[in-house]
Amino acid sequence: MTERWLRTGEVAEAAGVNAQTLRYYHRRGLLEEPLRSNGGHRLYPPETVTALRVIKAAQRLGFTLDEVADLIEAGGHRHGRPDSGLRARTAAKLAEVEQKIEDLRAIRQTLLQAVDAGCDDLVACAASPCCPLPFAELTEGVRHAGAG
Amino acid sequence: MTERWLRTGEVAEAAGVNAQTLRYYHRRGLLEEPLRSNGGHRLYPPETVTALRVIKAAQRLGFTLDEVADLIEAGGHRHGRPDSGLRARTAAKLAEVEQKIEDLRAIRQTLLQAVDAGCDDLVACAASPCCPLPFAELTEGVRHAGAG
DNA sequence: GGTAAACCCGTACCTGGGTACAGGATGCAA
DNA sequence: TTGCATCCTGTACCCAGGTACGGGTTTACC
Repeated sequence: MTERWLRTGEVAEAAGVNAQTLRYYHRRGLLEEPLRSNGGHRLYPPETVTALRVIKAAQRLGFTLDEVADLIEAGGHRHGRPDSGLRARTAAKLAEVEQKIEDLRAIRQTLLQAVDAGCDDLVACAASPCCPLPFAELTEGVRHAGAG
Repeated sequence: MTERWLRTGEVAEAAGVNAQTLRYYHRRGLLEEPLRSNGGHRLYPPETVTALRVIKAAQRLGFTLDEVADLIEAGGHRHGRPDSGLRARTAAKLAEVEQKIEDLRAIRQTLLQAVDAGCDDLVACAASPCCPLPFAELTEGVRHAGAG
């Protein structure tokens, strides 16, 4: 297998990311530092493109970069152990996503009610007991949601 | 009506926000600068607490602070016009929230499939054509979603 | 060997929504 | 009048996930 080394710009292009992002991922521990040319330029094996696609796929599924680093780390040195922990982490993320969906559905309901009620003045709404908008403190509940 | 002026700390406490947040909202144009004492301390009318609750309620519904400033602005000087634009903005936000829910549901589906398929190794998955994880570039579509 | 593109590094900046800190002035009660 | 809580200002920092800039090499091709 002839290995055709790729330069930073080629890897970035092939994976659809900014070249600076590669450096950033090295700093974050998501990608190993590759070989260097005599002049100090990075030379990547083609697998790096796959690695970047894996990172991006995980990110699209809602994993933070720290979590992605963790997934990679766990997958990396499992030395024949049958369970990398990926299944458990995926299940946990699934629960997280479902919670977020629930939070957004509650928000959706409230917005729908506001539209139905024809709310047209926040100050008046805040003073009116029949306005559906939740002006009171929510000490519990939908806290970390935020749709924007 | 005797007006009982409130100090920064009292307003913050009553509205459940940090005192620094008040200054931040002044800077962002969400709250008018209030009167000052001779010594320069801010003196708020009690309505400010309501204003803060309105801001927080809008934020919980997914409006950004810029959007909240806009809503307030629009509501403020409508000079008898029948439509403040609040209804339209609420409907727009509703559509945005619904889109986010859809994006998260797609993510949820993918995570479910990954759990069902028993994916346990990202590198192997990326190489396997039968893995449900979307490693390919998504040039269109779920772009601004991200569940984390 | 010349030249332009690509690369190197360190560092600063961006968004969004705040929070913290330092050093000095005020407010209020005893 | 003393003492302490609270307030003032400007500025820096936090999170995540990058992106941009500037000045200086290196590579690649003619």
